[in-house]
Amino acid sequence: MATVLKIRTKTSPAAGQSHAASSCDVSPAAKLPLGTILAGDCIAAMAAIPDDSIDMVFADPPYNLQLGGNLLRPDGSTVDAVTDDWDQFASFAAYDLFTRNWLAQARRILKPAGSLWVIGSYHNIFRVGTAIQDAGFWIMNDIVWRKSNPMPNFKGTRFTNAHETLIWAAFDEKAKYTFNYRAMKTLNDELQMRSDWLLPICSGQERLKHDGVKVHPTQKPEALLYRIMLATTRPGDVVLDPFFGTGTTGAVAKRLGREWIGCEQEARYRDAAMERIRSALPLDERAIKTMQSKRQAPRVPFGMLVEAGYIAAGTMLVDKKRRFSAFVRADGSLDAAGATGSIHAVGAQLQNAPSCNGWTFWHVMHEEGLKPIDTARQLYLLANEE
Amino acid sequence: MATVLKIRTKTSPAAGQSHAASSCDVSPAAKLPLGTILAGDCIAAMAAIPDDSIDMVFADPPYNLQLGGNLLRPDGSTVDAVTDDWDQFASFAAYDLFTRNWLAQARRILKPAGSLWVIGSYHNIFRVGTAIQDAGFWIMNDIVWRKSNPMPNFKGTRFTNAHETLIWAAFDEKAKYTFNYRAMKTLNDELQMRSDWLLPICSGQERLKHDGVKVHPTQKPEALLYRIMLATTRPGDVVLDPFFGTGTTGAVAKRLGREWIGCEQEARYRDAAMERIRSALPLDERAIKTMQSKRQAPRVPFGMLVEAGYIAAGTMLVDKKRRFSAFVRADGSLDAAGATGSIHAVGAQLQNAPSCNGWTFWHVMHEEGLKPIDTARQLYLLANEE
DNA sequence: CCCGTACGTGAATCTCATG
DNA sequence: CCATGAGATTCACGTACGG
Repeated sequence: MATVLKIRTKTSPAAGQSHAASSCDVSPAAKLPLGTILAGDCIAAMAAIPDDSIDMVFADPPYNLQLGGNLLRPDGSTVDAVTDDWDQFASFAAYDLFTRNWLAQARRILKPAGSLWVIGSYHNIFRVGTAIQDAGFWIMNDIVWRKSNPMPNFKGTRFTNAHETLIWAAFDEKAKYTFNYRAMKTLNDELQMRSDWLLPICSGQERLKHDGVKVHPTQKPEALLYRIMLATTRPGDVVLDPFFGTGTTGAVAKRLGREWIGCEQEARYRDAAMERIRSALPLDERAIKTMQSKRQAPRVPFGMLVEAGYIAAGTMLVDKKRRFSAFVRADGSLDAAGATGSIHAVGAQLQNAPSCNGWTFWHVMHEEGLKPIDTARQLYLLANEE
Repeated sequence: MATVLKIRTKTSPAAGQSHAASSCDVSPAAKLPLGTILAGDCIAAMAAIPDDSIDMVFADPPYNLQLGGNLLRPDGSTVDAVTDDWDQFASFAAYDLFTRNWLAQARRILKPAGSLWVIGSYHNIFRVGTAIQDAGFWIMNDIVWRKSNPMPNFKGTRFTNAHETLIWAAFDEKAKYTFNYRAMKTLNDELQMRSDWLLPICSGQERLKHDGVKVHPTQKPEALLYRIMLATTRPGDVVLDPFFGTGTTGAVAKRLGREWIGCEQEARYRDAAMERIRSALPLDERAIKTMQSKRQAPRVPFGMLVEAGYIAAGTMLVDKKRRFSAFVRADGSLDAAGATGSIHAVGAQLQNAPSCNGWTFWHVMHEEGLKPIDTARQLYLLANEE
């Protein structure tokens, strides 16, 4: 199936070389529609781009969300869902065909040393990843964008969907791709940049609005594109985005001295993007700050200590004066005479107090005497520093 | 391709019901090889398990089939290592076939309300995820296991690969799966559990060693299985692991009062696993209890509280801001200016809201202030526990 | 001008038993 | 199959407004 859609094999570097050689005195870059947004379907638009001419393709394709009816928040308000036509596909097969088609074009126009980046969620990323591998790309990393402020799961039916996944792939297994290792290490306080990135979603001033309404439902944060381009392109490189939307890729490319090309079907997105890129100012300080990984102290829930065996389920906890006792359950809740709940809630309830710091209130019995459960938390933090 | 491997459709609950009905006086669980490790190929081993009999399948499938030098065919025979494009595609196809075969068995033995969990890395997880969707499972979440102590990338050629990905899937879109929302929220200090989990890799005392050498190359931490089982199974549920290895799944299942079945080809892993599970200590019944959601609590109609005198007919109820008031009638309905009906319906109508939880909206006036009528329900439940 | 509170909102596959 | 009604359910920010 994959081979049908694979436009060319291009396994040997020689093929790319000969093509470059054939382009006479005009450099391939001169023919590229740099700094423009191509209208229409991205597959057709990419067909106008020469082979082996793009240094990076960044793609944020439709996720094929398949949402049901309206979703209400606990306060009764309605969630503004992504129900746009461009996200609707008849079947997985239709989505796969669409994916393989645009990937085939992306592969054709990408230089042998170029990088492919795609972002998605669990709805589509597995299909996209499979197609990337089948097309012959070589996956370098999957990157997890951990959202610091995701939308909660309002109905309590699943885990909060708090991340999206990016795939970074080189042209093939042998490709000489660009990876600015030092830049990434510097950005991360002299520690190797990990595959999980903590970044806020796009909101506030950065979010494009028209009459107070967001222009695009899924605008990506500039900090995300900033890190991607800094990691895998060089100044002057050409970045193409087949799903340009409101032009985050273009704005960041301009900021970082990279060239850009976009493809976008919807005129109102194209207009907003051109306007935005024209007036692009240096990344505001907030955006840059969020990219430098804060050495934030990880929060350690009591349940994690139970899970990790620092305090076993079944342990009996007591307060300092041994007036109260409580039993630790598997989920980190406490079971005391007449009260169950968190270490804080049970402590408060037993004392008939409005609140209670369970970490210092509850103790574990040792031979040497009582130890507050907070010491277990300290031990955990020591052992699991990132 | 997917349909070929789909053993049965099992879309209608009726199919599962009729099967259960046909099992005469012997319960399906009685026929299961609980607490044992089935030797040999997992696909053949699972064939001996009855339909619709397993509550959770946890799978940690191999993902180095095309990387470890020798390429394995789905039947276990080896293919000469190859590097050109066609054979790379062939290796993906072989891996996909293997994946779809064991998934088909997993789907067959899973109860309609059961859960599937699979863990993998970027080498294989996209192919596995696609196969999961094609088999008809419904993905609930993808979970990122963030490793607090990952192996660094020594050559500085990529981002540190600091996570693995898990997929949690229900049988199909309509399935009534188990999710212990409250237990997860409690485990995470009263915040919704997110899709990114920070856990250390398996090391230290937990890591099984023989003569100082690790027994299994990819032993998973018990904390990971602990969270998975606490989230999506109940005590007494049957968990099957087709790639049992050294038995982390079995050890945690025993600890949490779940039943387990393993499949493992290698005798030395089976031996290590049995020894390990033998010495694992089960938690007592009280410790494996977790926080329950209100949905699982027995329903108490408001009228019953009126009947029992917890809230007298004739009482005046008000909302928190005292903007609305309503009069309690003998049958538990409310009578407010311009609206009569249930506590929920009247609350919604007065606020002009789509819905309203009357239990938390309406309050009774006490000397100390307002108290939500939900506290009366809690008292009633406490007094009438069985 | 500062601080506290209230309100709005983000790629979301978001209830369930009963008739 | 669908309609109905009870009733369960949210986290992190940015912005606006009032004192």
